[in-house]
Amino acid sequence: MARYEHIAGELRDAIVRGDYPIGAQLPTEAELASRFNAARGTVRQAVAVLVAEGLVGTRQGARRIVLGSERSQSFAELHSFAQWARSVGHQAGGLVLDSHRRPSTPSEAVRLAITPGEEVLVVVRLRRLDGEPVLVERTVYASWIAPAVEKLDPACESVTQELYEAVGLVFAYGEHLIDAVAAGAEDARLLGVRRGSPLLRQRRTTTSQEGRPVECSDDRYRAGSVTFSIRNSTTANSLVRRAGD
Amino acid sequence: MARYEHIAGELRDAIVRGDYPIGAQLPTEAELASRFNAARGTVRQAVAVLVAEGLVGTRQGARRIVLGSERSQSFAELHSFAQWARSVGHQAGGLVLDSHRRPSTPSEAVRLAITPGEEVLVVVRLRRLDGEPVLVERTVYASWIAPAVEKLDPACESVTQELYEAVGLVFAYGEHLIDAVAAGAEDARLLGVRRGSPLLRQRRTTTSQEGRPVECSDDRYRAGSVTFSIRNSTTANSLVRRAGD
DNA sequence: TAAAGCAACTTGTACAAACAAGCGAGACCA
DNA sequence: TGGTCTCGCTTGTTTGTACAAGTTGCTTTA
Repeated sequence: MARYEHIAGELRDAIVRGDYPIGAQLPTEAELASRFNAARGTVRQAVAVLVAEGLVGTRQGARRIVLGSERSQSFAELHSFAQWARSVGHQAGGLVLDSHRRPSTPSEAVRLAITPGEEVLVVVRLRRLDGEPVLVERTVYASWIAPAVEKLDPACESVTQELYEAVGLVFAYGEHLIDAVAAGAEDARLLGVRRGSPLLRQRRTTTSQEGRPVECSDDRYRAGSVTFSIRNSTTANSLVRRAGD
Repeated sequence: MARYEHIAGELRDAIVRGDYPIGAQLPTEAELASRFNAARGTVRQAVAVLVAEGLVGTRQGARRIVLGSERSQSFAELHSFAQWARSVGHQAGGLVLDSHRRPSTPSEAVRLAITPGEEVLVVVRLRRLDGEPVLVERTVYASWIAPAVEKLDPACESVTQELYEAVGLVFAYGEHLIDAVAAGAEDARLLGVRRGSPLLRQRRTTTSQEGRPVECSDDRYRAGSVTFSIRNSTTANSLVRRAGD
């Protein structure tokens, strides 16, 4: 592990432990540098991690302050439903309901950076959390990854992990659009809710390490089952609000 | 403007302009350093900005690649409904429907870091976008800022901006919980939708520059009116998925 | 008494240098 | 032909230094 990551970890632990309660000031860079016997630049890099996590606020001239004390998840947990579930102490399940190939629509072609009409693989999965159905996933895979996806166990828990182990594919980058929609007939039946009841929708496009789009998906969470959490500040943020659709 | 900000801007423009299309490689750090006549560290800082914005992907050993070409909004737009609306070419409106003081509930006291039972100011606002009602805001303000809030024009467009001009308050940090809920009777009436129809809910707590909680709010968007957009990667992210409530 | 200004402190920016670590392509070998 | 290895390239980490810029509290001044 890098030196700055170690220092960031120590500081994070101290914050989570309550050594630096919310609202308190963090030691100065000079203080931390001497305490960890590191250069100031290294300490700055460590603190930058906590700032990015939203645990610490910083502004020029003033001591840094603690904004939060909850450890946030890493992206791996975010992206892999199963791994996220495990990390927060829940049991994830999955089941493929449908899987077939068809030509891509124009909008899918754009999102997956393929030629319109090129064949894609469509997979519908129902995901459970502690046995309860909470999520309907409708995923469109680019054809170059389709064979590997079709070989997966229909009840496979973590698609992300299986694909990594099978072909070394890493889901590295994601773009997400989040809004609310009414449950359609199929959504309602699968999730055990009434038609028209509220669902949290997450449309995402996932890209490999090399920048190649892998999949785009329409995920619908039953209301009350899952909440997205975000921390941000006037500087540095990745959340955007958009009008309409 | 800082040197690295200038370089970041140039690169961002080049990407938006299409000089480096999605999937293309960015020049190496050495190349950029000589082109901008800057030290490598400065170039790294510039590129880090684009990486944080999700426009560029990076991994050790390989050239950086372009992931997206849309300019994302700054946090000011995120947080101030009116300013965000203006920046995307829409007209925002607001109207205070109710405003009264009452003792804080225990959970509000925790979120605002005040003593339970201490008086707070509750304001209900209906927000419009191009004349259409799209958002019901139920905001709880800590008592120390309440007088300034009560002095605001009920039809005030941007609360954030007015408070900044009036008392120099800056909304610097925010924590957000996003999920979907069914419209209650009041929500439905105000937004002109049916009871039980889906709403996108954003619960947020806002903190001043100094780390002092200012307000917490329950904002409900009419389905289809607004979408949240997020970019992230395996490294560095601020989005967390949570189970239940 | 209140405003203005100064001084110490703290974080931000920029440069330079050296080494570590991962990637990719071509060379090499079985 | 197919796998392995090596080497050059590129990004990541760390240290050190110097100065810029914002904050805060104290002092001075009107």
